Amino acid sequence: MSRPRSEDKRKAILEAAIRVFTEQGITNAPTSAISRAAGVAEGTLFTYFRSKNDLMNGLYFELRQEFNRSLTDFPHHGSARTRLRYVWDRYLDLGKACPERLKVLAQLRATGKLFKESEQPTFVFVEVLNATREVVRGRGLHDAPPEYLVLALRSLAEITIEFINAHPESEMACRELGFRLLWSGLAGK
Amino acid sequence: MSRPRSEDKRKAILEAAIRVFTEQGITNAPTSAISRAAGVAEGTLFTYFRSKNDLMNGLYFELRQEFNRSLTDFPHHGSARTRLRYVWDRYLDLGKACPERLKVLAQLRATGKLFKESEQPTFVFVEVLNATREVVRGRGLHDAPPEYLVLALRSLAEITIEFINAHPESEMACRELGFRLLWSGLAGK
Amino acid sequence: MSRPRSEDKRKAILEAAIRVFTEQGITNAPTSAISRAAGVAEGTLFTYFRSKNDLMNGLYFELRQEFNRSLTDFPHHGSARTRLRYVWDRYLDLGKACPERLKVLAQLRATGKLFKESEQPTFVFVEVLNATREVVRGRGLHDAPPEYLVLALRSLAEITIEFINAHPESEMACRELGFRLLWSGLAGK
Amino acid sequence: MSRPRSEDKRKAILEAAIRVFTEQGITNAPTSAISRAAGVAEGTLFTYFRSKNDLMNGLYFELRQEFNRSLTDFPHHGSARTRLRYVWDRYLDLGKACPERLKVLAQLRATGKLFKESEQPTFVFVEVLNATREVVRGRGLHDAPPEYLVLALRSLAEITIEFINAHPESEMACRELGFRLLWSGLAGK
DNA sequence: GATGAATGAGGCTTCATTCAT
DNA sequence: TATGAATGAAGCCTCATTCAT
Repeated sequence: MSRPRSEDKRKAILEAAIRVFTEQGITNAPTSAISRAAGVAEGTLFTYFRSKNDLMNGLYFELRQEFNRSLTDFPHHGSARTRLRYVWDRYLDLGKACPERLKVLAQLRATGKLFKESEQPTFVFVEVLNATREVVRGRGLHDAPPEYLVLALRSLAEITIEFINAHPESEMACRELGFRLLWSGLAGK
Repeated sequence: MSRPRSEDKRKAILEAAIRVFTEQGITNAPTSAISRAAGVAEGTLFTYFRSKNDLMNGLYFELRQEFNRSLTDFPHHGSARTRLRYVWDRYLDLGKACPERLKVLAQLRATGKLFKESEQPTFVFVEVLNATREVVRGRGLHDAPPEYLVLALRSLAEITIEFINAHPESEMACRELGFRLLWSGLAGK
Repeated sequence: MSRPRSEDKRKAILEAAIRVFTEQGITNAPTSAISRAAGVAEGTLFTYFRSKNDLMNGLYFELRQEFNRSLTDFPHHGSARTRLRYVWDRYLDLGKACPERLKVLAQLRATGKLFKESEQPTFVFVEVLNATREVVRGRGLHDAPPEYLVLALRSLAEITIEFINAHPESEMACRELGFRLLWSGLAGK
Repeated sequence: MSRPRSEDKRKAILEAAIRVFTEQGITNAPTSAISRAAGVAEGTLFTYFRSKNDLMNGLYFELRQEFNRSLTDFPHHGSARTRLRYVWDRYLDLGKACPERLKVLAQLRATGKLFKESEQPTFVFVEVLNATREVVRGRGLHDAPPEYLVLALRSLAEITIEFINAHPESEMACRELGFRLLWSGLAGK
């Protein structure tokens, strides 16, 4: 009941979960497949995570942190546009580098089984929200809810990633177009 | 000569599936829960749908048809903007009237278990694609893939619905803002 | 509740049962497959036979009768050997002409679900028993149970048929050899 | 490191299967009845055998091995007759000692669901075939297929066992008579 | 009588989780 | 702590039989 021994094993399980969840879908993925993919015994998984649901939440937390960690040089003092563009670009970069991770993140959100505490707003979220607020206020768009625009950013980024992965030749076009959607809608006329 | 297969019962099963899928998630929903909710015996479900997967596809088909049917007065001769706006508004109307139906539609798409044939492009899809193409060509945006913009429309509509249902007071603002995102990105300044 | 109408339909069901039982094995064969093969509705089968088990017994009865009917010119006044040989040859003829029928007969016997009354000794059985008794007594083989020899005849005939159907070129050889097994064992020095 | 898979439990399941298969017939026997009879949980059966079909094949294999093992003092250097008689006697011994085992073996063969690999000819089979060939050649019975005679031996043994178990008082007589059938047919004048 | 939809009891199998080793 | 066998509750689906038409 003390802290589990090996941090490596924990990571291995989480990585395996990503793979297996991607291939089979979260609800179809047996914990046994995950432990096998991680190279540990079936029971071991449960010494690191009390239940499958716990594993899901742990993974959610980890993936979000990871994303946040990839934003190390966030331009805190740039303009709102600069900051949003920064997030947008990092999001797409990540989606190109490891699409499964974002897919799993989306899947996890879709299960509706995340703990309230797992849903704490992250650093990115807060920053995007702030930037959006700034713009919205600056323009006197009093009734445009910034929270809605955060949602929009995320969903646009997600489909952009999806589309780019399916049609890599369109990467540049979509990257620009997507951001234009967001920005001109926001700041637009 | 014998009891005819009842269209009512089929409908009852489909409606029950919508409810149960919404509450428990497609993969978590036992067929037994669906038949119970539909008020029929467990076996009966399988005289109307050969398998759970078949039911899923049948439901997908039905829901898409239903959406198409709600577009009866589509402004075939309106401008591209008019036509897109029409689709946008009907989409949101539907999302307001029956959010579960659209949720299930999205879930169904996410399972990755739909038959190829179920995925035939629908009337709406084709119309949105056409309108988008028109605009894109008209502006000389040669590398903006219309298919991408169709995806964008759908995902924007989906989050807009979600947000509106959570914050009904923002309906008007979001309805406009969402469409502005789409349109100014598309036709952008 | 009166006598079922169509003797044709009854026959059709029985013939269908033979086909389906042969292809799928008795216990694997759904009654629905039988009715389909017979060209009647699922329920109809049950107006001709109270249950699947009833059908099995009815079929058993029918097949045995049929075999008996094929022995019209039984040489009542021939020697024991002549009579046994006659039965042996007719048995093999039948096995060649319609192996499925005999296979099903064997399968039916193997289920252990035949009614006592269905097991009444048939004409053939009685005749073979008589012939065997004659020989046995004539030779003073006091402790050779004729009933055992009847069993032997049947099982030898069955494997002979099986073998001949798999190796048609050996028909003559096996037909003779098989009977020799039986006869020399019986009458043999 | 963990509880090792218990050979005892495997045996218990196989023995239970023999019992249940004998009582209910293979296709009628629920795996749940087998696990209950074996004193294990329903799921446990499937850690020892992947499926019911696997269990059937495992059982087939085991029973054949068992029979082979009972032939330890096979008279390799005896005459063909001696060797055949040896197999015949052991076969009957086994049928007397544990008739269910042979019944199940026959049932198993009849299902038509055995894997190709399970059907490898066994030691007994090969020996019987060899002995038969010797005799056949020695007598110039060029067209008597030895394979047919192997079938004959088996089927004669099976009915002999059946008869003996029903009429124990005839054991000696049938044992001799059965072998005489076989042998005089084979070598017979 | 004929039809085939309706029924619901099982059957086989999977899987999260526990527990002996 | 790590292992993987053991557990048993479901899950999906089949099928003999009944019953409304």
